[in-house]
Amino acid sequence: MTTFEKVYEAVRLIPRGSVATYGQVAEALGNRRLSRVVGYALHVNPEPGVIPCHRVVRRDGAVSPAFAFGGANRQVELLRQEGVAFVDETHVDMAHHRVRALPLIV
DNA sequence: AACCTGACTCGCC
DNA sequence: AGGCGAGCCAGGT
Repeated sequence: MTTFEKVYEAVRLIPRGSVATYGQVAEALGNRRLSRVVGYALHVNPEPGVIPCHRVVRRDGAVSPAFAFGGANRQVELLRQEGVAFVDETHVDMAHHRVRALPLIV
């Protein structure tokens, strides 16, 4: 399984109504330094409808400025539909919606 | 085939 | 406390 496939696998496991940071996804792959690669993986192959990439945000809760589904605005909208709260227009309330732990992808 | 870059993050000045 | 460089992978030039 390639690194990218692992990324998609991990992101798919993020429960509805929760968000994970790039770093958390990277940890699920066994190497937290892959955080940058995680972002790139989602960038090039979002697999629309299958991978909930809108549930992946930065460590500080900020949504991606380069979100591919119609802007960061669209990402915020999708999250709100799942019941995710925001501290401001672009920052997710990490204290309440960040996943506690992500399973390790082998 | 080597080099550059990109939805990131953390540790050291 | 804020800025800078390093580490990781894949694809395009």
